[in-house]
Amino acid sequence: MNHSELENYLKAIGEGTRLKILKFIIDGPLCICDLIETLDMSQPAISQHMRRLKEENIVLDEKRGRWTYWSLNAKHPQYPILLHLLSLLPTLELLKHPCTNETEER
Amino acid sequence: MNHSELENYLKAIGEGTRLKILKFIIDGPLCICDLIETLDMSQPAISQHMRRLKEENIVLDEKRGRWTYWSLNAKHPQYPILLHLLSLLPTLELLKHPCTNETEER
DNA sequence: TAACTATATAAGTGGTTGCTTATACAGTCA
DNA sequence: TGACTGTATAAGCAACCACTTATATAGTTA
Repeated sequence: MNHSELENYLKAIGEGTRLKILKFIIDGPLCICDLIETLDMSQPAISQHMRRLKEENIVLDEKRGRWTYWSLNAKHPQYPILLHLLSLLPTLELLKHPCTNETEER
Repeated sequence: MNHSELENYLKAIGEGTRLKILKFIIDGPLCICDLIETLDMSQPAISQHMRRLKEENIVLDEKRGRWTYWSLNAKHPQYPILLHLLSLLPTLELLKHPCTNETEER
């Protein structure tokens, strides 16, 4: 890993909203609509954060029906470090949300 | 450590030039004039990077004569992680420099 | 099919960042 | 003292970033 690659990685995870997203999806895949209320942010904003994280292969996306489920990529070389960094953060509460998938099997 | 503190920390270390600086000072304290030629960058630019790193307590500065020697702060809570991240980077060669402290005892 | 839901993308914008040059300040040494 | 060296700070600027709103796309369901 060269300087520029590490820089890009650290910039991807080193942003407040993205740290929160990563902290949330430790506990299992989430779709964007699960996060809108909690993050108090527009849907496109969250989508753009997901794209940034995906560019770095930090997260995986799985399309199922109208939803895209986002999860941590456990095969990323820096996944153990990421887990450790996220463990430094306090737990955040995920607000209940009005997504239509609420009762769905995950 | 909360989200905003981790964000600030990652932003401090997640920048190309600062990563290079940190990689260099692993091997011992350096002053700014030691880095100008190697980084091919103005003295104020390097000074500003040092200030940013100092704000996060990632580095220590020790004034001696006209020089300020910068070193890693081994007491920083994330020092072990930092060392590990820097270990991922290839070694860089520090160019010879015209500083007047060349023959000085460090 | 048409309305609805979830997501992605595009375009625009204000704030931040990393550099530059200019300048001030402090220590060294003839 | 005065010239010199090393550093820090200030101001300005171009590029980048994280948001917004508007819109396009795709799947679901009545």
